[in-house]
Amino acid sequence: MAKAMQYSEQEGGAIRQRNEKAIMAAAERVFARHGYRGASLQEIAEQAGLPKSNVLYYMGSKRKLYVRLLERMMARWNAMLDDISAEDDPAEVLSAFIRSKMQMSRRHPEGSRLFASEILGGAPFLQEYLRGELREWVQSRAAVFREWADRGLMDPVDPVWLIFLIWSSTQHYADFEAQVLGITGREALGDDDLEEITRFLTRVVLKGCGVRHPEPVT
Amino acid sequence: MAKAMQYSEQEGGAIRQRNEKAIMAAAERVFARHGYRGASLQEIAEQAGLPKSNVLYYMGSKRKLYVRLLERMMARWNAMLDDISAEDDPAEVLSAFIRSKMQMSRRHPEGSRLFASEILGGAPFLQEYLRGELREWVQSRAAVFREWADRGLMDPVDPVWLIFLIWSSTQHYADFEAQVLGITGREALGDDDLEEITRFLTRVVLKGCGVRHPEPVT
DNA sequence: TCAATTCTTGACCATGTGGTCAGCTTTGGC
DNA sequence: GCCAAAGCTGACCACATGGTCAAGAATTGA
Repeated sequence: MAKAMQYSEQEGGAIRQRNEKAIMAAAERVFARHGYRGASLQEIAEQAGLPKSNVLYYMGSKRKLYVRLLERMMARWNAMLDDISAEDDPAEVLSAFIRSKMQMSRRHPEGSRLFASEILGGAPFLQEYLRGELREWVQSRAAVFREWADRGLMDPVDPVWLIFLIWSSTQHYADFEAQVLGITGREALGDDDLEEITRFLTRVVLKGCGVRHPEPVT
Repeated sequence: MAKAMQYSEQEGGAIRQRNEKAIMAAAERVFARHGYRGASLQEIAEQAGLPKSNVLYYMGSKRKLYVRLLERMMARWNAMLDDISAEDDPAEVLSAFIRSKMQMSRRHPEGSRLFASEILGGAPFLQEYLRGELREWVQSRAAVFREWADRGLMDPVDPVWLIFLIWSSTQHYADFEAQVLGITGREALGDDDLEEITRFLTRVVLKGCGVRHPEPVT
């Protein structure tokens, strides 16, 4: 069995692929909206257009489904976190950082909210990731930021707070979308809005940290 | 009955006051952690040290309890949102804004997370507040910011995005506390940490918007 | 064609849910 | 001391939950 289907865990049959995709998409929405406990397999199954038993057939359990969603999101996250070095241009790096984080909120709002919900609940499934991989990533970036500050390329601000500032202000447009829409009176945020916000954030953060930006911005 | 206890809705007896306080505190924690659906009256009752029936005796229903918590949080919020005018000093107003928002994250982390959870879930109970009161508050502030920009007291940045920037970056330290602690390796954020972050945010935001701050900051 | 595998799903189960209620005890003003 | 109001709570209800399972349907490769 394992031999005949040795690649099943990587791609699986066409049917499996299609159904798992539908389940994952539906589950991401429902978990994001109601949290781990508040989400029900019944609702996920309905949104995926399948009977509940079928969801369990593919995913095994609610917990496994949830963990798989988190892992997919962390993989997206990791794909975004490319490496930098002290030789790079601070303005370019920070701009790219803000822009890619903003695109993550744009392209995967449900995933962003799922992540937020997990953290809000005390990160029971992500403790390890936060204290391990992500922490090291932050500290390596922080070291580079400090070197830039030493060279006078930017103000000597605390790099960790700076990273949190960028994360929070970009994540906001996914997590607090309901608030943003309610207050601005919009029905949805368009690409042009996101572009405008990206420029605003880039401008304020770069200027706020004493970095000169690479190209003139409004 | 109504006559004998005419003040009951405002303060109630000593017993009622004590028990309601315990229930509200426990409920705020549980709702914040698990969301509206994910929270259970059983768990709330246990954390309040009362039988479940007693919680329902005081609060009527899960929904009423939740709404009451949200209203309390909105009242705190409103108490913080004092008025400003175009004659005020931009640096002072923005500094105070950041500081008070930060203190809200500090003093009422569970309330902040409850609010975040509600918004994350699409703000089913707060639509009205967002599209009404809060929206007007934002727009009145925005008008003042614009006038400051016209007078050259700050850069002509979009005031609404600026308000969201301040909200998100301060709210972050309540909502994403688990992430902040995991990454920084701390057990908890102390008053000194919060003071440092407040100064960092004030510095970056004021400088980023071209406002001169009222007092020298590290 | 045919058998092995994968897929599908309704019935079912133990447990937990929000909520009701009746009957009890305690409290507080007179 | 009295008694009405307030407080208390275990038993109970209908329903939803995550999960199991067996039996059949569809698909697949040789």
